[in-house]
Amino acid sequence: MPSRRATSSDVAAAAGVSRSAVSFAFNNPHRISAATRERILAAAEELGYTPSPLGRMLQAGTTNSIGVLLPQRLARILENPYYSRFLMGAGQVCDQEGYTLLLSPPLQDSVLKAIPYAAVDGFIVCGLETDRGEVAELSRRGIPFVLIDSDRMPGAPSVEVDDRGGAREVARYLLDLGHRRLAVLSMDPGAEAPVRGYRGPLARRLAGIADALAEVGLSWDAVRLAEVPVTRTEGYRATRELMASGEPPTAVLALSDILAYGAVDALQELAIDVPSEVSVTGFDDLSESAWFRPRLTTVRQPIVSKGRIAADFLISAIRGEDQHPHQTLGTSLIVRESTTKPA
Amino acid sequence: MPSRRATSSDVAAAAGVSRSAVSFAFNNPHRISAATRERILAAAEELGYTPSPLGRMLQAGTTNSIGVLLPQRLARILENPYYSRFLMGAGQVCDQEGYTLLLSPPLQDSVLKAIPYAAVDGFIVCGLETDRGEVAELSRRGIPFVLIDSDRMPGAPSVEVDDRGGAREVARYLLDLGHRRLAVLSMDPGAEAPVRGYRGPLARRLAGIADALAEVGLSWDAVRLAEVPVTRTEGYRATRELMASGEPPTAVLALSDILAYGAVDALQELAIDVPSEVSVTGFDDLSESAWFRPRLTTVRQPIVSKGRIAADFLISAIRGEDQHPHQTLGTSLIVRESTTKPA
DNA sequence: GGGGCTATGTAACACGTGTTAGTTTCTTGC
DNA sequence: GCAAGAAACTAACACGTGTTACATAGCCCC
Repeated sequence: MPSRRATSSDVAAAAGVSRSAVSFAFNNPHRISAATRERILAAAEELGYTPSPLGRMLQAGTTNSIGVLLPQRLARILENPYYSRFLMGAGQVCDQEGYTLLLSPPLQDSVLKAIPYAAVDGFIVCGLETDRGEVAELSRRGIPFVLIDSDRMPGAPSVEVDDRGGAREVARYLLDLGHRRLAVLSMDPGAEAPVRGYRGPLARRLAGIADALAEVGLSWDAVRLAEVPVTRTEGYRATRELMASGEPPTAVLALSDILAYGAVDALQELAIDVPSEVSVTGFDDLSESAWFRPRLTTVRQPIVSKGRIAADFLISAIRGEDQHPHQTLGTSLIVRESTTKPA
Repeated sequence: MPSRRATSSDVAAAAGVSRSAVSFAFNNPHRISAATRERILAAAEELGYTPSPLGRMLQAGTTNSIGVLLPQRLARILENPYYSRFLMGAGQVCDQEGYTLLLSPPLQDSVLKAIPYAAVDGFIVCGLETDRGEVAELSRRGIPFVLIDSDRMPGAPSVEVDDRGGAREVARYLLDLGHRRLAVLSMDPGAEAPVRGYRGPLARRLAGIADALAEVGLSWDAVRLAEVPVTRTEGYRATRELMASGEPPTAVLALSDILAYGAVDALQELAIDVPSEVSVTGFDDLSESAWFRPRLTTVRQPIVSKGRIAADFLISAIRGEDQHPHQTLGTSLIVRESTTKPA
């Protein structure tokens, strides 16, 4: 094994030709005689030479890979089925177009710092607050990007979901069933929420719930809000606490299916029947939710489509075809078996 | 927005200094006076300059990212919770060491072709048959790599799981319960299996089942084998077929938890009770399996650890610290509620 | 036999960076 | 006042590739 990787100059020297000839042998076979081509390939084989991806990319000006700027560390992202689905959608497009997918977590807790360390043709930016400088940085630098799960922003392509409408619909559904003591299981908004307020999808979903409450003449005082990290265990823990204190809710409205699973776990352990004693709803409609028992009533958002459309937009932007498209995807309430009228 | 991205030469010209000064302003602040540094940074800000990752990587000789060579297209990989878990383990190490993660699917159906298109410091190679040239190509080229879910191979670091022992144990468990009509739900071995035979984990698991059968004096004729793609729906479909034809099995031994879920779905739909009428076992012990109803009896393999150890080995190899370590991880039979004696 | 064309190969440039060796200027100590 | 040294900055190289412009040889046809 050579200590230094072989380069095209080494091959050229070994085959007794110029470096250009080596490049032609690999990329433009007709520009060179068959005999010397054979000789060059033999020398390359001998030396274990393969063109360096970096050199090629630098020269070509394209990396054939798209980056996903993630708001959290990889370990946390990959344990969340929501992101698996989303990446699957983006992956479909990558498969089709021959792109590779770079997962780029924050560097030193900063999404901003991660940007200049990723060799990609463009970014899908997930769950970023649009006023925090990252977006300005990206557009200032002239790199194609698409926003996901952020707030809509002129001048930047984005794919949004009608979170507010979806949340309004499910809240209204529970209220119309007659529920009046609601608990909302919300994903943890992060450390900066107290000073900066809610942002993005979370803000929109909470606003949707407020809409529904207002429509039936109730205020936020009617609901109890628990904010927890998006894991099944945290949903379980929070629900146990909710049921133990004060007057327990008759319905748990979770803003994520994962949290809803945890809520049902807790209720079953407490021997509280779902839905006859307490109703539970989710948000996302992960594929598992249809198999879950009881089958979960939830708000479907087209996660895979979101990933697919985001990647499509990005590739269009990379090719310079289209500029700044926006798309808002609809949601739909999927009523299954985890909800009913209060006792 | 400038048509061409600003380069360090542009900044140098704008600030009236040399290109080296620009580099120092960003990387070695003390090598330059505070005044000119300010001037350079101002010019950079004005022009929207950020150092090109490719240039930096080429010069530094390191990309700070590790590649995962995948055996299937991204869309199929990311719909499989097994890979989510595995990537989570690798992601933990990446988070810790500041690496980024590149998902590299086959290019034109060839894992081999994908290699020279990935700008990474090393590869984790998943589920590759070791005699197919890809491994030779990698070691010939001198790129660090670690094998996962392959056959053990001298001269190449790898992380393996005792698939054979795990499969033997669960098969033996079912046989000892008294089951004699077994159905094995196996993952699809791919188009080349008929000519090349089984490989890697699948081959080892089937061998483990054969071990168990031999121990109690039975042969492969006692089991029915169904090979299906690893999705819940395919597991469901295959089980419906199994139960409809000939004399139905009293136990379904799935080689993947996903397939086991599908099997239970099918049995429940047929109003066949699990486990009193038919027992079902899985393989992997995904986190959902503990929440599944009935709680799934399965073989636990430490998927997350596998990912973590693979990434650790790879990073060691990249740093040149350690060479060719092997690790074989143990499995354990987790007996839950989806199995019992035959009626 | 000479002009025009093709085949073959090479030198030079471009991509964008970090860093080493070297030059100039300014400060310091005696 | 001058040698020695530090500070500030620059020219040149290295990383590894693809490609354009150019040189040389061989061939065909009139």
